Amino acid sequence: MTARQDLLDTLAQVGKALGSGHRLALLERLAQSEASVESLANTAELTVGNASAHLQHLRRAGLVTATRSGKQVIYRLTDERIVTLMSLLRDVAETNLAEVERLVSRLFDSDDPGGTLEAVSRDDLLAGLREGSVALLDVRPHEEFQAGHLPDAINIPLDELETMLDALPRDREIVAYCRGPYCVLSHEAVERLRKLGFRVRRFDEGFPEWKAAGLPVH
Amino acid sequence: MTARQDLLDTLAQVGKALGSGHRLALLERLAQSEASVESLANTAELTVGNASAHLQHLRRAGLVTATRSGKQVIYRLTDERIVTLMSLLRDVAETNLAEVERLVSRLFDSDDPGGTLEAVSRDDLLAGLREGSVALLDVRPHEEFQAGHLPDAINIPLDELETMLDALPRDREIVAYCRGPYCVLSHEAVERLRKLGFRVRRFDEGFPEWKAAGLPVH
DNA sequence: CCATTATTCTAATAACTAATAGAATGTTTG
DNA sequence: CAAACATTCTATTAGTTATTAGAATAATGG
Repeated sequence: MTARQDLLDTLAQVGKALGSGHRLALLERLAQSEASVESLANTAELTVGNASAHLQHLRRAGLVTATRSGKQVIYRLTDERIVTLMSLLRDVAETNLAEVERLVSRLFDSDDPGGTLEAVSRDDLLAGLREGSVALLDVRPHEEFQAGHLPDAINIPLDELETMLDALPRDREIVAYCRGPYCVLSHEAVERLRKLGFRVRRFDEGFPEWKAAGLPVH
Repeated sequence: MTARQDLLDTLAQVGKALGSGHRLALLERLAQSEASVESLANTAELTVGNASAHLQHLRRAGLVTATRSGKQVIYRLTDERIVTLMSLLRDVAETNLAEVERLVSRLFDSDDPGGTLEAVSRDDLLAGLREGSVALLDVRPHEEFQAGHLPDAINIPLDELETMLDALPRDREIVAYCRGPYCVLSHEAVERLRKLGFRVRRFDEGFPEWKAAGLPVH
């Protein structure tokens, strides 16, 4: 019955691929949009060689695919379920590991100004959008926004925020989102916009989760 | 921004825990029912010491919990979502790794006698049960059956099969199930019962998936 | 409270994985 | 076709993980 063990070992390859913070960072970046090795290496703060090695690892596990485009090699997630897999991983970790809670609160530190307590759920966001009572703000870099975003979202990357205030409504509530539940960009945006008198909260998920849920994207 | 990396590393702990065939075997066994270290070591074909070490690993990742009961320490899955997590892992591996297909066909070899092609889906099974046209056969060991099984299933472990034929109907189709999609017990049962003239197919999932789907168990 | 049984811990070894620097490969552009 | 660029490969090193055997701990039953 070694065939069975071989099978489990092969499944374990996929688990192993998820078993490195650097690889999860790469996957999280790829959940926003496809990207070249160099660009992936930058966001994950790895050397190009090292990033390449990790990407090979992910490729062997069937989580990403690569195609060459000119000088560059473009990596992408093989399918949407990989986002679901990561969400579930996060979910299980959140409920079963006290440490995660501690780390999340360190990530979103201070006394929760614009924080988790007041985050908007997907259902609430959908309701707000339906009745036109909220404006959506995407604070990711232009590149990621262009690769896909929630319908009718305005894109103002965090570092352009203060120069683009005119684009934001003052008569409606703003909901800011970015890469996912642990992305700090939207958090930061909420904090800064509040100080400027805007009514704003953050979405408790991000673009990849929205898309994986089968909701419309542009 | 090291807090973020710490967080990803902690999530990676959970991935790492899934990154070993032996640990997946332990989890698969635990998906049937809680069990002692020795019994787990036996089904996974590990030394007790080694099994214990792997179980510690799973515990640190929050996937299992342990309680002492007399001389024994009983391990169990922390929650049902872990079954879902494993299913998704399998799912992703199946669609993205050609190798898995190769291994599955090696596991269920021969020219598919009573095999995958003819396996019954969950929906079909539910329909058959509703209209009373199928009888359910659980071929797992008594211990696992007693810890939980599909409603109205008859339990005949594989090694008692030939001695218990009277308990099986000849006027209805029999659907055999066991531990999960890669469990060979039901496959073997189908093969043997067919030779004896029974009308029988296998369920393409197992008890843990049924339970995780929120369907009734006894 | 000693013997028995079940599990965990410890130390040692073997096997595997991650990271780095630098060479090699493949693609485009002048 | 040479130069520039992006990526992968190779070899080396350091660090981590798996396994085993055996000692230590914990609970039970005489």
